[in-house]
Amino acid sequence: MRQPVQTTIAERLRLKAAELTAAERKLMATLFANYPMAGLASITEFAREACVSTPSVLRLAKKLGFSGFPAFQERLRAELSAQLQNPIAKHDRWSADAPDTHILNRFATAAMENLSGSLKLMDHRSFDAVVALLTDRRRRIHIGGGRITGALAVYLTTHLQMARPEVTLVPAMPAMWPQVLLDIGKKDVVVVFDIRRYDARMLEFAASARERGAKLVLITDQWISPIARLAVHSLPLRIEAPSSWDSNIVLLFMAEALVAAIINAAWPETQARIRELEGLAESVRRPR
Amino acid sequence: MRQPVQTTIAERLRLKAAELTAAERKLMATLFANYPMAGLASITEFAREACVSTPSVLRLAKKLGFSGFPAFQERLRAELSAQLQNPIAKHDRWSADAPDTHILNRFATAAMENLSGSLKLMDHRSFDAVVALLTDRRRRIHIGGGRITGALAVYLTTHLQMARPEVTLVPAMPAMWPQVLLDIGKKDVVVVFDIRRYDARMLEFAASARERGAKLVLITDQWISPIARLAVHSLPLRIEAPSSWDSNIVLLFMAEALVAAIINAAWPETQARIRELEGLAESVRRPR
DNA sequence: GACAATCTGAAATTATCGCTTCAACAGTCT
DNA sequence: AGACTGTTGAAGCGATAATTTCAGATTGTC
Repeated sequence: MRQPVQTTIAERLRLKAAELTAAERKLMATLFANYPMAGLASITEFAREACVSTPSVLRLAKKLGFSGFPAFQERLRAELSAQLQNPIAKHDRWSADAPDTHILNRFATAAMENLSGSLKLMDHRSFDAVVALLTDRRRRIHIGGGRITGALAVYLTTHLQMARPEVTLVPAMPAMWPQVLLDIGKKDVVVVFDIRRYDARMLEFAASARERGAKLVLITDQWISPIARLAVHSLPLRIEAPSSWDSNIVLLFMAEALVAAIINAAWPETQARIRELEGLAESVRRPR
Repeated sequence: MRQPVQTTIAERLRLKAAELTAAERKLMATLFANYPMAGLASITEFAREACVSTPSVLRLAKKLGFSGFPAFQERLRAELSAQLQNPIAKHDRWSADAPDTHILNRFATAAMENLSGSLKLMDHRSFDAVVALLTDRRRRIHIGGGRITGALAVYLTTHLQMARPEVTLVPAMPAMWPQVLLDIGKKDVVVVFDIRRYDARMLEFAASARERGAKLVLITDQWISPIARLAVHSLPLRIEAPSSWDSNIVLLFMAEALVAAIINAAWPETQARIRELEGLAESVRRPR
């Protein structure tokens, strides 16, 4: 591991301020006026900005202990990067006393990284647009997934059915798709899960649905399924895991976040529906 | 002063995301992973970081409307500069520019807390014991879940079936349980998902399985299902969410971690099995 | 005012970057 | 099968950036 404490360029400059020449102080002032951006342009621009020559910049960099201007600049970038990088969950010891190499901890780290990476990758307006689409009660919704993602499709369907009517699961068997497609039209929204290795048959299904006028929403991985070309909205997520398979945790996260947002978006109706559902559950259970 | 409203590079990228090529998407992901610092190095470094060639970087820059890489980079610097000058440093933790109150960010925070809370709560030796139990090939495994957790049971079953033989899903319908119980004996392990509100019928099923000599493994929430009294191992997890329902993300995490650990524990056999599976998948797919 | 010490930038040199070309490749459509 | 369209990176060629050199400018000292 690298030395944890390393002085920033700003600190070093202030420390050496006394022994700087006139041209170097000009550079310092310019840099501080717009720290550290001023130093991230080319050496030529930085020199011109401070009204000095390029060799003066170079001498300053060397005075600060760098091998050359690129080294100086790289340090500036590293500083800024560290500053911008959110100290996301400084994984303060996951599992109580298991070693860091325990699979639980390795998986937890991967899950965290996938989650934060996905959120950076994603456009929250796409998310909002998808929520609006799925909240619209004039639309019917069909949800489908592949071999692995099928369980997620089931999960999303189950939850969405609690929130609103007209939600159906696209059966896992391609043999049944023609009948499903028969009832898909302009008013329908088809939500598809597709992660690598992308399912060729799912692509065909998506194309057919699209042809019949349905709107496609795609939930996929960071490498993006080819279905994206047909979809009105794509939500790419990171799914890397320290195992032979990818991790679908973030897909589930997305499913749950969608459901929560949809429920929020139409609370009064949803609340009424949930009440009714509870009542029905009771009356089914009671008489056994 | 320049036009105040100008699309950022991040926005432009998201807008064009659908029409990007694979190499370009790699670049996009790399840039977003460390935005915008990743793009401020030289074109060569940026390309290497994303594992693509320099011409691909150039093509992306041109696709976004820039005359070349330096122009692209200058815009990045300008954006960053503007952002840094802004006193309200937008260090938005999660989604690039969504507010903290956006459901995505609230959900992400909850998921992170659930995950780290679960790991602190859990005894990793229980986890290891469960892994050992499920790795033992002399045992048959049955996996069951309730109305909500059923999808997770399906997921775990699907994955575990790839790792080892003799894994079956307990059907969701209680009517079918007698037949399932008939074949459960001392050699069997029954894995049950049960979160609040705990399923009374699932408890009965678990009790019957226990009576017949099966070992019970319970995956439950922090308030712990009554089935825990019957189980040899219980894995309690945190499932709170900022919504009307609980979040099952951590349950999925546990399922994936279990599968990964089981695969690790018996790698040679598992590898052979996976190879065989791949072969079969091929031969089923080919003749369509 | 001469001298030494230091500083500075123009110009030359070198290294690296950014860009173009082109052949290989993959996927698609006849 | 084979032509076609679109994507990709290796190779090479300017262009620009980074560095070095050195002569002139500046400053301080005697």
